[in-house]
Amino acid sequence: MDHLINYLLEFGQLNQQQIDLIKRKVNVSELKKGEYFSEAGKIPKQVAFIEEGILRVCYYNSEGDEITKYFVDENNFAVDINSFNQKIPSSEYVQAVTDCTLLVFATESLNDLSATIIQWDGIINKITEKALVDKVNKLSPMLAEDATTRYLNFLEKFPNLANRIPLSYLASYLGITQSSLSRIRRSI
Amino acid sequence: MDHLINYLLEFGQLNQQQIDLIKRKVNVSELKKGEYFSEAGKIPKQVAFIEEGILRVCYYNSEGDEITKYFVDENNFAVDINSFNQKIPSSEYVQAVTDCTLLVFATESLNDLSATIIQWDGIINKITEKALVDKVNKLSPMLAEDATTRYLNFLEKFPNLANRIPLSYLASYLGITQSSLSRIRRSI
DNA sequence: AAAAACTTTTGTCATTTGGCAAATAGTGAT
DNA sequence: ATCACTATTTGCCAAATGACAAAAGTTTTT
Repeated sequence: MDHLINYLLEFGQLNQQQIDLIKRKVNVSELKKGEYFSEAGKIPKQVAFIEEGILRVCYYNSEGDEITKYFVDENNFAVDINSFNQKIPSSEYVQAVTDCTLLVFATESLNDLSATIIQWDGIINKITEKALVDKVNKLSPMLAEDATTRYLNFLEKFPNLANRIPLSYLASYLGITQSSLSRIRRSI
Repeated sequence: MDHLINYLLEFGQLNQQQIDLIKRKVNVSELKKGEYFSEAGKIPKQVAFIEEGILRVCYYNSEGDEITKYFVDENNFAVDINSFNQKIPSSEYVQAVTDCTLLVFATESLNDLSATIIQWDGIINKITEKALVDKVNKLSPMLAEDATTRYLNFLEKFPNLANRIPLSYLASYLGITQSSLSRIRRSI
C-alpha cells in the first residue's frame, strides 16, 4: 500500500486524512498467471496499481494474431484507457503475465475520491498523461530500429522482465515472430 | 478561428463570454514550409492549433538519422509535450511540412485561461489525453505490420496527406528507407 | 533558360526476417 | 517417473527490406 501512496505523492500533495481515505477505497486483488484483469463481457475494474507482478495489454489484430500492446509492471497503474474514456467496449484485454497482487479502485471509489479530494483529478490526469507520453516515447523509436536493437533496448529498460515473460508475448510486443526472437537471443 | 472554437466545444461547454476571451488570447502565426515551430534554443510556443497546413514532430536518433515521430494536420493541436510537462529541454523539434497558419497560445495566455475559465483545464486534459491515446493506438499496431501495410494504412487514414509530404519524411515515419517506400509505391 | 540543389526512382547485392515444420526442452499433473 | 501439454529452438528456404550508388525527375535560384 505504501508504494501506491508514495507513487501518488509524486504527482501531488495529500494530507494524512486524504491518504487514509484513499487507503480505505482500495481493494487488494490477486490474479493468477494467465487470468484476466479485464476482458470482454466482464465489468471492467477500471484502475489497478500493480503491487507485485506483470500485466500485459493485448488484442487480436486483423490477421487473428494475438498482439501484446505493452507490459505494465510493479509500481505502475494499469488502466483500461478505452473504458476509462467511456468509449465503446474495447477489443483489448488485460492479462496477468505472472501471479499479481493488485490494488484496485472500483469505479464508484474513483468517483468518490474525485468528489472528496480536490487534488484527485489533477493527480490522476498527471499520471495518465505521463503514462501515455512514456508509451509514445517508447513505441516511436522502435519502428526505426531492427529487431535486435529493439530486444536489447527492452533488456536494458526492463532487465528483470525478459526472463519472466513467455517468449511469444515478448516477440509479439517487439513485432517479430518467436523464432526470430529465439535466434536473436542465441546470437547474443 | 471558428474551427478552433468548434474543436474546443467538442470537449466541453463554453459560453459566449468565455469564447470571446479565448479568441482574444490567440495569436495567428504563419510558418513557411521548412520553418520550425519549436527548436532547441528558442523559447517554445507551447500550444498551437493548426488552421492550415501540416507540422511534423521529429528528432535525431542515436545513429544520427532524422526520424519523424508523427505528423499533425489541420484542425488539431500540436503540443510540445515535453516542454508542456516541464521536462528537460526536449531533443524533439517541430517543423512545418507545408506552409502553415497556426493559432498559437502563449504560456501566459494559457495560464490566464486556466485561471479564468473554470472548464479550461478539463478541456485541455481531455484534448491531451485523446491525442496521446490516438498516437499510441496508431503506433502500436504498426510494429506488427509490414511496410506495405503501414503505408496503405497511412494512405487510408490520411488520404490527403501523402502527396503533400516529402517521401523521406514519410519513410522515416513508417520506419523504412525512402528507396523502400519508393518501391512500395510503384508496386501499388 | 541554365545551373544548382534537392527529391525520387532504379539497379545490384547483402542482410534481416518470416513461414513452416520438426526437434528439443521445460512444466505440471497423475 | 511418466505422460501430456506447452514453450523454445533449430533447419531450410522464400520474401522483405536495407545499403549504397547512380540515374532521372523536380524545384528553386540566378
